[in-house]
Amino acid sequence: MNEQTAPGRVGDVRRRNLSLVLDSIARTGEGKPSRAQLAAGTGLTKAAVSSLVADLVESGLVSEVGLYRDGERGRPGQGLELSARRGVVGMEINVDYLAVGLVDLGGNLRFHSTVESRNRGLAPEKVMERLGGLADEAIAAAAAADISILGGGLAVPGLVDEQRNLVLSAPNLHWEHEALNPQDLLEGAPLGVRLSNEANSAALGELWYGAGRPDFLYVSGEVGVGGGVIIGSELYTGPGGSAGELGHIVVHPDGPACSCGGAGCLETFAGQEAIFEAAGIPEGSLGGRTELLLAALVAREPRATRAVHDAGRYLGVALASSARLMDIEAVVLGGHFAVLAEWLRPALLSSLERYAPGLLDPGNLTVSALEHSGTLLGAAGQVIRSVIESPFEFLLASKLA
Amino acid sequence: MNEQTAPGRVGDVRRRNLSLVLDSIARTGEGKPSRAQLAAGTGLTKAAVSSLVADLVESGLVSEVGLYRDGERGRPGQGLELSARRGVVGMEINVDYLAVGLVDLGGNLRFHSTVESRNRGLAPEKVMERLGGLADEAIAAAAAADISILGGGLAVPGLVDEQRNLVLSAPNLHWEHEALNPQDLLEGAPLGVRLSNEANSAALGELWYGAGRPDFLYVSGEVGVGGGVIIGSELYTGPGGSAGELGHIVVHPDGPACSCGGAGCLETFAGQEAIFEAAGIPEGSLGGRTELLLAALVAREPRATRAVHDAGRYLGVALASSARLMDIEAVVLGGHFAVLAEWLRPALLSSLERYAPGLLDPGNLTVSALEHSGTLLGAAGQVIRSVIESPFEFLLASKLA
DNA sequence: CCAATTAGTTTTCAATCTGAACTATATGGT
DNA sequence: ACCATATAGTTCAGATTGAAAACTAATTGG
Repeated sequence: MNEQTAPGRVGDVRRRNLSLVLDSIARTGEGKPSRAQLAAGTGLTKAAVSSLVADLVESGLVSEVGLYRDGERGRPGQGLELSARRGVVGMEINVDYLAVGLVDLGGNLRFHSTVESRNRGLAPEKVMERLGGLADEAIAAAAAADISILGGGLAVPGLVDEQRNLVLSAPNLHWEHEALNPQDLLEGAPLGVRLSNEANSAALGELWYGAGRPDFLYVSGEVGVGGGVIIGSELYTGPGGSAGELGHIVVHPDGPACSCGGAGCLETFAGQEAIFEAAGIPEGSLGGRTELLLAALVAREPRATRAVHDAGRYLGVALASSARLMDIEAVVLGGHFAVLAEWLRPALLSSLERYAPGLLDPGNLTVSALEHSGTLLGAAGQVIRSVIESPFEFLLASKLA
Repeated sequence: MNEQTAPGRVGDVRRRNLSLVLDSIARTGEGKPSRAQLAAGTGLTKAAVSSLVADLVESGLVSEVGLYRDGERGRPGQGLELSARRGVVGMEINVDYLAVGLVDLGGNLRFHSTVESRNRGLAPEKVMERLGGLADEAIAAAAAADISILGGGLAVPGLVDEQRNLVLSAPNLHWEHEALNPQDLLEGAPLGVRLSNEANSAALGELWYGAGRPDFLYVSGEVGVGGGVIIGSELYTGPGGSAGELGHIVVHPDGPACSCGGAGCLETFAGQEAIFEAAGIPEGSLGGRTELLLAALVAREPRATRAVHDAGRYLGVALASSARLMDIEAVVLGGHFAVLAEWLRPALLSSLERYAPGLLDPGNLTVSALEHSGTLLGAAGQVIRSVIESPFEFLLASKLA
């Protein structure tokens, strides 16, 4: 059963209220709320908010940004915002590229760099070395902008063990049980570097900085078909950490064998490789094949059109089943599916209408708002959220230093 | 986003610790822990536990049950348990029967009564009238055993709006948007009567009183194929409240049309009606048809065997997809599937092995431990859990009275 | 019958919120 | 220019509550 063994202590109240206030400041976005507005918004008294904000400002998480005036009478308030001078580095290893970004506490992408890199089959050490070079760019950018780096997030296309910094399995990189040392990428960052799954991070990126809803399914069409399940504004990873494997939902019981050992999986119909093959696109680089496919679609070539149509149809089957099982009411398409959305969407919608009529409003089937930076924002965002959710621990650490 | 707007007040600490202590007493089951053991188990001090227990005993939720001795030296402790003199009435409306049960706070079924009743198509008022008669039996049983009734839970086979006491849709009863007045069944019960879905209640029953695990999928094979999703020891109902609709997962994209408007749904292969029809069992009462089917299976009649085999196969497809999407690692079969488990299981397991090899340990595919009382225990349990989770509100109410 | 041991209570203290009174700083009308 | 009004933010007393430690209570074994 539920192990909620932690007893409530008097000090927990402050832990919670620090988080509540910080979270309110984060949510207000461009609003830059005053202490009085926070008191009204949270239900705390002005006295309590003042005391809490004092701690947050002292720690450097929150800054006062001049006076706030409303044209009304009365003393103007001090605007408050998450400090733009604290940042987190988001990093991504994918099959064909590496990327880093610098995200400040307010969620603004202050620096961004991507390089092509054929990482499939490369040794993790080699990849980490290349990534280290990129990370150094982000560190330099932070120094130039006077941003102090609190930590980092590293997203990889595979199943990870976050606690032990292990990539348990990343089939598209040909990695299996590899130990990474992401901490080395950002030496001295007080919060370290957090490893995460790429599709999950992209889903979290959408939640916090993109098409965020409390409940949705993010579908990532990279080399594999992945997914991220957001329930109640939180990522659901399941007891074993591998929830959201949309690519291996069975969409046809008599379908072909899949690399996962199963059969009839969505990935065998809607994975990048499957689409390229069905469309008759010859082998080559990912970018090249994508361009060929798009050109074929624009030219309305029947084979390409049919390939994407089929992918959309089976994606519809998988989404219909998902919506039934999890009562999913919104879907965000990312990666390859975002690129192909224009051609994919009609088949997908008619498939949804056939298999789960009326269940999913077409208006709730959207395309990622963040494009390529979603994964970076999500990877960094996890560290930012961890501070917002438990600022007390951060305050303690910064008091000791 | 997440509306956690409630500020932490000093008094919240006590709210939480009251629940923590009460929950510890509930979990220990037959253990009847002493205050000292609770202090050790919760991490609270003995002083705090004493004070908390005093409130709980005063309210009548907890009783002291004589001295507890260990054969060791030292002063013996006072054993504590959830009061056996407070109870909740669990009630169930299903297609072919009505049932009530009296459950004490410790989760013991103290009284139980079921009557056959062809409720399909009957007016809700009529059904509620019949159920009222049964409820009166439970009330009388409670009076005889000196149990005071705190509230009740009513489970129905359909989608409900718990807040407004509405059955939004119960296709197998032919009910659509019916207003029920479950409160009338137990007049004067301080916590009222809570409406819930039958499959969800059965899942909760398994969680609290049966094959409980923090994460599992309960599959209910009643007239329809339903399900209950338990995540982190809590029922997941989704944003619209209809999660767990396993019966309408698409298991074959070219399958027959389903009553839900979709096609290829699991229910068209594994619903009671579908199995009876495929097995060639003539129309008749549910009990009669079930007996005929079982007899045919025992006699190894090919048509019946094949029907159940197919149901198992497609149930395997649905579970494989569910396990992929939600990382489900345990499944509990209930209702019809529990009855047929012996014949269903082999096909189900081989199907799982084909579509999601290695994902679900066969040992984690179990049959309901509670049989017919699972739904009643779950329906009543929801009220009991609500008290365990927020005893403070209950204390307040009982102080006023 | 007393030492040892364990259960439970009482007392003192610190943390932290609320509420009310207070100070600070602005606007607008006269 | 000045004051009434309004809003922001701070200070301080009061209440709630758990931690820590000292204390009382009840039991066993020698």
